Amino acid sequence: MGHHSCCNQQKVKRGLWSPEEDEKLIRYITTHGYGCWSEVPEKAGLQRCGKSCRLRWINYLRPDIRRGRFTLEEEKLIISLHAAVGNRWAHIASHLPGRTDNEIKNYWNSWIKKKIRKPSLPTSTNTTLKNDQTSLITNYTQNQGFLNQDLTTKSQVQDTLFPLPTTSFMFDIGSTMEGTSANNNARIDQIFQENSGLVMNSDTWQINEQAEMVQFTSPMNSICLTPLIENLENIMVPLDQVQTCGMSIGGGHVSALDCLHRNEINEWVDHTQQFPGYFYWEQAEGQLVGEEINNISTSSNMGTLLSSFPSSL
DNA sequence: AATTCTGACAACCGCTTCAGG
DNA sequence: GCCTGAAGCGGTTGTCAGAAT
Repeated sequence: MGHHSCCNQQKVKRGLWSPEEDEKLIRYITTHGYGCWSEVPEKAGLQRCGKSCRLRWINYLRPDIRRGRFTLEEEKLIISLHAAVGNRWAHIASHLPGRTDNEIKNYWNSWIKKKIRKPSLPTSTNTTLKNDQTSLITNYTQNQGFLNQDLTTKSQVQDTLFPLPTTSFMFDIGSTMEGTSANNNARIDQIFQENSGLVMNSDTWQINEQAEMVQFTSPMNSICLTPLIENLENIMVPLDQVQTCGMSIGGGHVSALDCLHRNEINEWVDHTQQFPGYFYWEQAEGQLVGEEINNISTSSNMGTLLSSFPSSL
């Protein structure tokens, strides 16, 4: 075996594809299909390995590919999905018709670079951090279209950030949970009951699956909640009315609170912009992560949250 | 005008997963 | 259940055009 384990052919061309090569591959695939990629190069008259042909077809040549810049909706969906499932590019791509995992991965990496490139906070004094804290909130509210509001007190911040009189719950069953939907639901029931004291079953909750997210509609005058970013206003709730703000099972999510707990203030900026008002405690490997998070969440009110910032930083 | 830098995206590499025998 | 080759996947590198210096 030579240098390239995937390729048995001796003369294998590498690098960018020429228009002639593209044409050969298109002509072959459109007339014969692609039953076995390792046979494609020889039959199509290409000096490439099958793997390269497959990649070229899937990421560039197939007819249903969608090209050009991502739309705002696509960007929001990518950010939202990435927060939910992490670097599972193929999974994310499955939610964006015509987009490839490679394309989304490239987009994400350059997006991240831009974020990192933004002036970051030095590890410095409390004074600096408090000032930055104000700017974080300002950034966040600007993102939410609350421009030009004077947010000088905690109650003003609270009223602005959480204006809707709803009680909400959100569960992200994530993809780390194995098994059937019924198993997942049972596990959620169990965790929820253990930690909230409330019984949740199919008699009292309506469960609607949406992608991998699960919406729960409470029987008691509440909720409408989806993690999709275009519906963010739906998850802005008055925290003192919230029994449980949200829960992520199996990890993968990073919330404002989570980052706060980890003293990752830069992350906090990013994720707060993505999921404003979306606070939760996290269940990873069946264990609550941090009493601090749990306490903030269960006693949840904005005052507790805000007053906890300096000590957490 | 020449060069360096940067961002976008195309392609590769190695590992994992899947499916058929 | 094991083996093997193909396909899938995600991290990483390469390429190149346009911007910046």
